[in-house]
Amino acid sequence: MLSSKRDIDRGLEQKKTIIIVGECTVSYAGRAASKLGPGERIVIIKPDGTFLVHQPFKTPPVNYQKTGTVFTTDYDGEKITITGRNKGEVLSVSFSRIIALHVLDLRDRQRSCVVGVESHLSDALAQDLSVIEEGLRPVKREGILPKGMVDIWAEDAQGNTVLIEVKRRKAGLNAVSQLKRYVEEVRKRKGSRVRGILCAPDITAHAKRFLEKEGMEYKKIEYEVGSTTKVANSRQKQAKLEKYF
Amino acid sequence: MLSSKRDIDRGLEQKKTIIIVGECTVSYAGRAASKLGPGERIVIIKPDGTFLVHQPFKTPPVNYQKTGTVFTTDYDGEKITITGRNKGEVLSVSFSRIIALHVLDLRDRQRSCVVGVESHLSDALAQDLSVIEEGLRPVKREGILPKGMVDIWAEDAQGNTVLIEVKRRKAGLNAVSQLKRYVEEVRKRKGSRVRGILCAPDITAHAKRFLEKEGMEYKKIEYEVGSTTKVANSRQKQAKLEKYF
DNA sequence: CGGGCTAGCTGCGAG
DNA sequence: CTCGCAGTTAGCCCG
Repeated sequence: MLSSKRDIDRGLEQKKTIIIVGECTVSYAGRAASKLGPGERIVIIKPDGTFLVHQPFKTPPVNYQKTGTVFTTDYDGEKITITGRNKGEVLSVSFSRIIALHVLDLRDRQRSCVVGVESHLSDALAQDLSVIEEGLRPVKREGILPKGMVDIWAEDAQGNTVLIEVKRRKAGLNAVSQLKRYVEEVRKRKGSRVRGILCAPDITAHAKRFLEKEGMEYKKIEYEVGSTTKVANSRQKQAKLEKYF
Repeated sequence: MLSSKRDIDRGLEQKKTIIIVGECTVSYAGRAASKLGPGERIVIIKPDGTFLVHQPFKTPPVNYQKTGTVFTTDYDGEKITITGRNKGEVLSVSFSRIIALHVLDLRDRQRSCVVGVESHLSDALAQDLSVIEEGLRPVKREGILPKGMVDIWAEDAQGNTVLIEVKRRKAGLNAVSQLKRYVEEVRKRKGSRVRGILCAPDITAHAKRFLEKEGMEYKKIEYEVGSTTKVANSRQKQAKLEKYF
């Protein structure tokens, strides 16, 4: 155990990536507080001060601390305790037995390149608003209001302001509330008629009812991830976008 | 490499916890799609079919798959590729070099016990609504509406319906929109006056303005995590809750 | 910095 | 199953 502690200390000092597998208890106090009794877990400490405790099930770590954590260690003759402190939050892991320990110098300069996120869909739509409605023309992207930011700010053939909220997946009540906030805000500022259009691949029944009751509109937008960008002709029944891969 | 693949296959078959550290590329396709060039990372496969890829920085995994992933492996003479499939989503990790490999049988039956989450705060408030306002009495918890569920449904001294939304941290526009939805819904159903009170330790300026413009109220609720439950006297200027530890 | 928002959000709980 | 929502949400980007 003592040599393990030395290895951990060295790894912390040299900002290495540390992986510890072992039996431990965990305690956390900060925005909330938690206790976890003894069990075998995987602990990861990253050079940037990320602190993760993984149980052998579930996707998220059972406990964690974000980038910037400052570590101290202690050995009482029986247990090695690693304590991480970060902006008033404390996470402590006490190992009674260590199964595996790695102090590594991992090299990784790559950044994940993701496609198919909302901004891409929003970009593709802004590129050709006729998918939503014929005669629609863009005024600005990301109209910033005190009450948030509209995805697309446009104008219809009649000169009405049209605020468009884009969702990449099924829209719920929250999406409608968001759009409603923007529409009401702009209605108050402009005297003219202000329309709100919610674009999403789907919408829940409650959200649809709420939307229509508030005088706003839903436009189904289907899209695919994995092929070239292609905006379907707006005369087609189904608005469809194919996105970059 | 071949023996590593055999170890991995055995671990997958026997539903062990597998930790692989090595140089790899990652590709994902599903709800979105992503590519990650070569670098040294930590991969964790859990017995429940959780699949995690951690770069040596940041809190969340760069790629992941949830519980229930089905794995296949391949070795082309150079690289070991592990592919996880889960509900139409595919995550593939190709190792060109393995730095460390562990196939473990981790025993952990413990569940984290967390205190200080919203439901606790909501419970404590429902216990003594006088913290919010004198004469307030509970009607029901978690009033379920087509447009969501109110945290606390109460009645004030004058017999008005009072809907209370509780937030454990600073409330923003979204919290106000939520409460507004509930209040408008209930106003439509009941003829009587319906009040909305947002309880939170803090509120943003925009949210406060929005809230008051909509005829709703803000009540500052301070609470602590870590001591015994104690509800301060409502005559005190500051409503304060101390929560279980 | 705070404020508002997306996320391959995840996970939970209610209907 | 779907829907709505909390989360120690985290991370991003804008003012």
